Amino acid sequence: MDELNFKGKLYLQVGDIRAIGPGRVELLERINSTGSIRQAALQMQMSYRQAWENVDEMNSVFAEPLVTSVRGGKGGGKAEITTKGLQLIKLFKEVHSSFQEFLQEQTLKIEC
Amino acid sequence: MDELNFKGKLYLQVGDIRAIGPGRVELLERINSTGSIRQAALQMQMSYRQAWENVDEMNSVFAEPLVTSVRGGKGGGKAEITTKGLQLIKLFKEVHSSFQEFLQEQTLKIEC
DNA sequence: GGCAGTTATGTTTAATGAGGTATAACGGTT
DNA sequence: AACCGTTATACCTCATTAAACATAACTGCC
Repeated sequence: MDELNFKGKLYLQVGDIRAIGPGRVELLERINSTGSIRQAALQMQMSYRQAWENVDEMNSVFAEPLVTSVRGGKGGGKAEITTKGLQLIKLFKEVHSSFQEFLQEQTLKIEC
Repeated sequence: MDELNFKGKLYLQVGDIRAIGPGRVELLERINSTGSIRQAALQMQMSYRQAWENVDEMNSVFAEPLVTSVRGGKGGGKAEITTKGLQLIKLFKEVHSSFQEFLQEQTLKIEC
């Protein structure tokens, strides 16, 4: 057969706003490991601006910020993921994982 | 709490091409009930061209067409969904339905 | 105080895509 | 043969989005 498969996208929304998706989770994780929005952006070959805008929207849409940042100082500045941010990363990744399983199941059902 | 919810999108792909999503299913259903691409497009306040392009891509990406059409003749022309098309509509709607359930479950889990 | 490296933001330019318009092709109906 | 409503397709314009460029603000360190 030709490769018929179910695929999809998952978002964690706050109201109607797509607050978190796979890309933003990756961004958050890279910020977490590098301590820098700029370095995270570079790793994902994304412009700093785009990365910052993503962070800004995430911070503004939740009650607590997911990323805290300071400018100036040692290294020029830094960014850090809050515990709330870490929680949301974990939550999203778990659900995303079982979402992928779901898609896989449904795809396998086709060729029965 | 604020309204934190999981949302997502589902696609039935052929290879890497998104062949069918919710919008196209609705389009196919309206073509089926009206017998006309134009009328279906009007109902969805979509341009005829956009509707036709959707149909064209679906037809070309599957081995068999999902929509057959004739031009001229009584009424100026007509369009019809093939049995293959009907099968795919059914398949997608079933999976989409359980996908929505999945999202609902995951959303409920948040507020535990 | 100047430097370094980053956060934060404004402005401008390029690219992508959506949408409108136009028109041909078609065949039953009159 | 002219008409009608639809399928089918080309083309051009405009708006929205994405990318690029530029610059300010900040603070530990030398």
